Amino acid sequence: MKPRILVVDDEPEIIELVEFNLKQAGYAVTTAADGAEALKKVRAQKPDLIVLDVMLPEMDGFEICKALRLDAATAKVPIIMLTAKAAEIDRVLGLELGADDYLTKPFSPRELMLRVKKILSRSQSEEKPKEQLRFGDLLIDLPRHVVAWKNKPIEMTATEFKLLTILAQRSGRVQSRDQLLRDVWEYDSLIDTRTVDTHMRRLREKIGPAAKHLDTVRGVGYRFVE
Amino acid sequence: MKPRILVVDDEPEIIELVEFNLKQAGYAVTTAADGAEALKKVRAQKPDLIVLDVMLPEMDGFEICKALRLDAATAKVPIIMLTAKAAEIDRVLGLELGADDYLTKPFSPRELMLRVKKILSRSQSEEKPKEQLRFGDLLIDLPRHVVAWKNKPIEMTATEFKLLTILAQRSGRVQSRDQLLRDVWEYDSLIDTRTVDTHMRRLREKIGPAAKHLDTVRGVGYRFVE
DNA sequence: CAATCCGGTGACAACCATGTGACGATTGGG
DNA sequence: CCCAATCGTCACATGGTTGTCACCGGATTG
Repeated sequence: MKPRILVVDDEPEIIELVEFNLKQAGYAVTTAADGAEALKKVRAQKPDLIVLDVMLPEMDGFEICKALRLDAATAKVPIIMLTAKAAEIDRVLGLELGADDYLTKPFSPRELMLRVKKILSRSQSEEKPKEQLRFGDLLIDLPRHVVAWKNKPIEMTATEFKLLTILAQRSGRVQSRDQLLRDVWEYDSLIDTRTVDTHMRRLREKIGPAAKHLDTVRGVGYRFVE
Repeated sequence: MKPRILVVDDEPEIIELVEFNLKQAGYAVTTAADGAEALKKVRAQKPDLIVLDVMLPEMDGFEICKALRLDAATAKVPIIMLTAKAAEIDRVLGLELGADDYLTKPFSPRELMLRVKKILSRSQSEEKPKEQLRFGDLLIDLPRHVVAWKNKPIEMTATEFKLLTILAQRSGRVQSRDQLLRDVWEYDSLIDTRTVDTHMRRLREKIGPAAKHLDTVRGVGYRFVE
């Protein structure tokens, strides 16, 4: 199930930018232009995360934040604040408001996506993902950032490691090049999909015999087979 | 049985927010507004954890902490300190006071909840963190704040010591620069991540041959290897 | 069977991450 | 009040990493 994200801002351009990027990344996005609408939608849709601009007409971000925190049904929803002034940071993160993170405008979509991902993974990780993946003689150790074949470590770059990990975690399921671009490269969709091929090649080269786990599904994408 | 938590602060808003969040999380919460009241309630209710503001009228947090530690009946209750100044941290965590953790204001409720959870799980499972770490000829003594190579002490600054300690305690696991910033520099995310590199360099210089334990994982972070 | 599509491959230039030395700013002690 | 220590930042060098492209052979399609 896609995580739901509510974006609250009164500037259409910002809404558009943020919404576009979030949807690209596979989130379900709804938007609100003012405080009243925001509160209503929060209660109706129970989003997993709220991106909240501080500067809003009538009820500002601070008030919305406070209101959300005081209602048991919404008190725990993580909030990322958008603020124009660095000076407001203390207030934002402070006890008074209790936002979970913040961004000062102007911000890059890249930064926002990183925070979103961080916050969501934090709150959703009730069940934590496996730390080690083992497929026969192939071992992938995530926290140690090590891949080994028959107990012999295989050197690889950060990108290759990530690519292999993503595929292995979804073992059996075919991943399209676009999917892989989104998950490994995180949103820089400016990148050519053929780049994935090149990385697959380099990955196969490095892991040698373990390359048998990496399947090409012609016309669709790649797949990790056990 | 719900864990009992005593919150000591003189600011009603802070009390309100902290109490609200803790109750949300399923703890039994009582509050106190000054030192005398706090001491009385500690003895009466034997809480499992105390959240204690440093800034209080009359008897401040430091004194309360000291008083609690001097009474055998209350000496072992874990304490989380709330402090406005980062400069007070050393005193708070030091032998003089022996708080179990601290937060600098402003902080997010989420942050507080994480610490509370951590402390409680630690004290309930009786599991103490190691006081000494040994890796071959390298010795790290936490309470004495000493690092030695082949029994010869190595001088280093507080930051370097903390950096080394954090890495060594998570030996094998790669720590990203951001992770290290959070854990070594504590929520001062204003700091450039490249600063970590500089400290790693100085640390490597000082520990000389032991630097072989410090791995760079390109594109990811640093790692301590045994 | 020919035209087309698709993925593998090698080369390469741009980029990026890291190590390193230096420089102010700050702090705490003498 | 000054000095030394420590810290965060910066600029620079360098070598690894990355994205792209052109080309090729095999698969697919009609």
